[in-house]
Amino acid sequence: MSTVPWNTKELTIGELAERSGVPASALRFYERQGLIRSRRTSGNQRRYHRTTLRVVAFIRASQNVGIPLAVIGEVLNFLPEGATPTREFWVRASDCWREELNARIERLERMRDLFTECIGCGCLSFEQCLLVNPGDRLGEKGSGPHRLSSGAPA
Amino acid sequence: MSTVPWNTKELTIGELAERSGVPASALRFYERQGLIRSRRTSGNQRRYHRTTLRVVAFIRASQNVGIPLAVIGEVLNFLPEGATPTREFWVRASDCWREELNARIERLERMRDLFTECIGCGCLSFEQCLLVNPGDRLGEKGSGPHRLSSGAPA
DNA sequence: GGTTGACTTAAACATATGTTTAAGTCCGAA
DNA sequence: TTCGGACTTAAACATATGTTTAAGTCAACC
Repeated sequence: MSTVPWNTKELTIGELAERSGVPASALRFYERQGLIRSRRTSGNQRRYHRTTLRVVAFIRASQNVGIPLAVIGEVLNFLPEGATPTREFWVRASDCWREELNARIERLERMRDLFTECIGCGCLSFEQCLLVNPGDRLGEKGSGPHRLSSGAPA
Repeated sequence: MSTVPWNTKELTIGELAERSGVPASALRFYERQGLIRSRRTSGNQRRYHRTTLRVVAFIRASQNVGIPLAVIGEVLNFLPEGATPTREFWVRASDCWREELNARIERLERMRDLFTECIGCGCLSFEQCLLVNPGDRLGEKGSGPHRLSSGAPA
């Protein structure tokens, strides 16, 4: 048996890259951006806690639904310093993204209808169209997590 | 009266910028990218046909629904060399975007549901989740206008 | 203890969509 | 004819999201 129990084994960046499917270069980048953390060995190499695997998976899933890293980072920063994310945390983060996605869907629907209307009306005057000069009536994105901040932390 | 009738007057880049609300720098950029055209004076300055105003409006409206310039350019290139866009053209372009928007809306809806499910199921295993490693089942964007190319040009 | 592969950093490069800047030229009006 | 503002170009800068590269260090195995 090794000196370190399997369930507390840390991951090198190569292992984390392999197991998460995310290139090491991207992992370093996430760290620079404050999305993940690592401890350093005496030789200055990164070692990751196993839960980082899940955090990275969350980052990728969030990116895949179109959330920018900066916003993902804001949400992850609700995790206190060294805390392992709880189920409660993931559920609330997921609620955040659901709201965000719903907002985007509605926006796209409005866009689609407006565009069709704009061309379809016959006057072809996009010049006065909301789509051409959106005075932010359409562009409300809400910028950031509201749901997560208005409750007790994990 | 001037030597040039009002309805054939060309626009300088400054005038086009002013009237379209798009900075001259962006107009030059659009031209480099092949989205708009201009003739040059003997002194090498740009002069725009009045219909360019409408083309620019179309570009901005398209951008505002999230279509990348490259795709907008593909659509605009269905306009023959010096041709003024017809109503037919705008209608078909609009159909293009409507399809595109519908596809995106559906994709976002799938994403939203998947994310909720993924977290809600209790196992918290995003590692196996489609969202984390999308094998392009979710990511079908279709890349480019299909509708416009499968009909008679304007 | 030596070799080799994995790790380290900083900085340049990539893409999309432009903006800004520097240095210079043209045009219209007095 | 001259002046100032509008125009020209190329190139650098900006943002987000990384990747690549160069040069060097560490760690693990034989």
